[in-house]
Amino acid sequence: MIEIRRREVAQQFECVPSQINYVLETRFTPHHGYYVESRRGGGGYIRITRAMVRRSVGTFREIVEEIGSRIDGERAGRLMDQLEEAGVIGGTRGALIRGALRQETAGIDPPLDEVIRAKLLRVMLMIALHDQRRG
Amino acid sequence: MIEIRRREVAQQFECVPSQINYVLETRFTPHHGYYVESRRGGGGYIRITRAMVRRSVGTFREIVEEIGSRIDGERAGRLMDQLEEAGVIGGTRGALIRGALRQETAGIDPPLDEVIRAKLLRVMLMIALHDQRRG
DNA sequence: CAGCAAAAGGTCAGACAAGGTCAAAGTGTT
DNA sequence: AACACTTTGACCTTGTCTGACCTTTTGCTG
Repeated sequence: MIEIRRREVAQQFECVPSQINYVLETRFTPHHGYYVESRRGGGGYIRITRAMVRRSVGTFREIVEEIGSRIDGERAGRLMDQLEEAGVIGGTRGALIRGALRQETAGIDPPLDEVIRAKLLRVMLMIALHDQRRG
Repeated sequence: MIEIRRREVAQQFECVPSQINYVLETRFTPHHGYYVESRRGGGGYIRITRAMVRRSVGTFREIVEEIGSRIDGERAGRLMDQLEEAGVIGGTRGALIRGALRQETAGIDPPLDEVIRAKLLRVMLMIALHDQRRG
């Protein structure tokens, strides 16, 4: 996790500050395994957090792509099957995730349920796969 | 509970006294769990009292209750502040969760955004706290 | 006691200091 | 030419800092 000053970085790369936003938007997305926060005003900053240790970035990225912007319960279940079989996710956590997906999307009408399911699955896997020991 | 002298603190931070008011107004509000009194005149002071006993780590159940069925970005941020301060969640994970909350709720109109934010926060904390317990 | 001076802290508008947005222009590829 | 990607700059929003001016409290002095 690092914090940068947009202005400073822009100076280092000899580009305009908004260029930094472009790079962040295209190269440091959740899709790529990064999350970005920022604050304006004096003393502002941009904080970039890598969701995955380098080795699992590829895995996470593939998972995110597989999930997409929406996912139905059946596909989510199969994805979890695969992850558990591959040993990426343990059985206990797998059960937690499945349970949470079911509970949190219960009673939500299509097509919204699939969008929310995708979000939930994505963030849960991100936290689960994030290796805390290096944080 | 502490008492400060506005002038002195301003000198320590090498800023103008009114700056102290700004910080108190933005960071030590009842919302943040603080209560501020002051007295003018000779021998005046500013007394800052932590109104809420720092939530003692809080079980997951209490956290879930705190979140409720919907939560706005500000309250979510303060809850994360508390969890980080209490050492329940580390800085990197905290940043990840904050980033994920922001990204995944971006562009979702009220009042749905708050409902989704609650779901996301709930499941991420669930995974994070569960993971932590196992060391 | 009345009155004034000094010693706090309070307010608020405006300057300043970040970062954000977006459309247009530039560049490279098919 | 058409398309995708990158770069730029004008303009916007948010958060912080400052200083002039105000109010309250205490102390001193006649």
